[in-house]
Amino acid sequence: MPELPEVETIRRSLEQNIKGKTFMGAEVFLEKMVKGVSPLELNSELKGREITRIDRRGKYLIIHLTGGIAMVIHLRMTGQLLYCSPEQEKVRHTHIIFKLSDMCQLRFADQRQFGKISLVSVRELDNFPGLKGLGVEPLGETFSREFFKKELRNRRTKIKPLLLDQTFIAGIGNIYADEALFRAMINPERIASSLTPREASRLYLAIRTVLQEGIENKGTSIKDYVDGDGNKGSNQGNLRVYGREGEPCVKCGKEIKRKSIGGRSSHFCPKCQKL
DNA sequence: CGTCGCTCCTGGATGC
DNA sequence: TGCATCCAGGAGCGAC
Repeated sequence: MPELPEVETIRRSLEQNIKGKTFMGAEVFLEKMVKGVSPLELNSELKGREITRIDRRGKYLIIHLTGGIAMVIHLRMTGQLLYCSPEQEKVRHTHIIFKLSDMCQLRFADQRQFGKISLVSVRELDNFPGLKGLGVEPLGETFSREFFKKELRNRRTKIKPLLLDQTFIAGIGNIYADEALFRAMINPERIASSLTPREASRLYLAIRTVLQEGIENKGTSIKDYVDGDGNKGSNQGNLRVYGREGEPCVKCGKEIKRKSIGGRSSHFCPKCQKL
């Protein structure tokens, strides 16, 4: 599922492929994938606008267009954005095809249909639901060790659900949350405020490390994830706990456990990550 | 306001 | 072998 490293990898591939090109239109096959505008409006609004910049905020992609509007995209779990030549066969669950000035296409496919695409005026971007209230960028400068420690002190919730809270930190999903907690040797059920300064410090570094490594490895491809060119990432080979239930811990050899915490499956080593 | 549980959806895994 | 059921998961929503 696309989390920060996957969305960043897609952003980079889109920057290579579609930046500077002009939209010629959009063909929508599944209406509910577009939010806020009708398929007809999406088509007419996009037509003739050039792609000037592609940003990422948390797990959102923001494609800036001439004329002060932007296309905001969230891929949720199974969404894909693929840059294709027109003769390339459509993958299953292709819901929108954007036509580009170079005769190529940007295609939006999503098996589970949870993804969303919207058109927003740049003035309204900060008020856009989803973007508004998004927390700090974990790889940005404002996410400091001191900020993280201070925030944890006031939170009575379990650390794992807190890491997934996008209004706290933007971009961490289930895979990187589990990986960061393992690297920091912290049990996912620990109450956030109970973390010692040392533990908070370790977790802070672990978050930045796993996300950074995820980007370097061009994302984690477990099931569906591919970048804008259809290429898989390689970070799945870097995972220590996620999806490794029943396998031996890479540190101590004890069996990796899986448990539902806050409604999300969590993978951890019961010996290295004691409660 | 913080926290929780439910909902959307498909297909792969599991159960009988 | 075939059918039914369960489960995964991000974020928005209503409930408390």
